[in-house]
Amino acid sequence: MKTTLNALAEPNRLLIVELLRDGPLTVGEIADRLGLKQPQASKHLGVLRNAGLVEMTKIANRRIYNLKAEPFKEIDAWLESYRHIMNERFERLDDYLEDLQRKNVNDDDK
Amino acid sequence: MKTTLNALAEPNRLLIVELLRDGPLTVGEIADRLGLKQPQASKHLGVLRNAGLVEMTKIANRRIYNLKAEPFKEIDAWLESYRHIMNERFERLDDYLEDLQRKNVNDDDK
DNA sequence: GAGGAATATTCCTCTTTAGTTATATTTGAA
DNA sequence: TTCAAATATAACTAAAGAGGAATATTCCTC
Repeated sequence: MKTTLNALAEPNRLLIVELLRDGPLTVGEIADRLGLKQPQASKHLGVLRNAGLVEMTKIANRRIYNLKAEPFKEIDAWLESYRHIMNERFERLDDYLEDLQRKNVNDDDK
Repeated sequence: MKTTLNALAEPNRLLIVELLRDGPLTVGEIADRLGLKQPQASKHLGVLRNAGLVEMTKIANRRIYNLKAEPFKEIDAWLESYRHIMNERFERLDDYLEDLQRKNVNDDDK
């Protein structure tokens, strides 16, 4: 999870992932579409690859990069344990805290 | 999304978020449980707060930090567009690419 | 096998950022 | 009103990492 998030945190890498969402692409294509220089694209792809977010297939001269499923499943599973926070019911905790604070303030008035 | 991921990418901040998953905590409690020094905890919480991942409530001396729902919903929505990648069907794309490569190799043999 | 295209790698610089220490601020309690 | 606890902030240092230019590598084509 740590490595996955770290890889995605860099803006250009996030853009690369967004690009690959629609299908595999070549290093050159990625660099072109994002206005990156080739080494920059290569390096970011390297990071994504080390993080397991992307896989690479050599075809002759070219290297085709493609998204892997696992990291996304990982994020999905991780999010699962925060499901209760996304529920309406959770927001009440804020109210609870604010009430608690308001109560304290009122205590002072006494 | 960019700021959310960036905030979560730092290991200690991820740990803080994990901690807060089970309920609101004080700066001191967070620092203790994670073995962080107080300023360190404060700063990470500041980053999380700027990123909207966390909210703060003052109670007397203390500041209580609590998770916000929105960023998690945001991640959830983002993940949604990668749903197709997590499906079995997607993995076939790898096969497709490997086939393509194998085909190329065979062409060479001719 | 020479040249060119696509990509990776190396080295360098610069910016960002995490950690640390010291200090300021706020608040409850004596 | 003074003291101590909880937290934030500032200043500094060090390390990580992104971008750029140059170079190495691989592979196709002629």
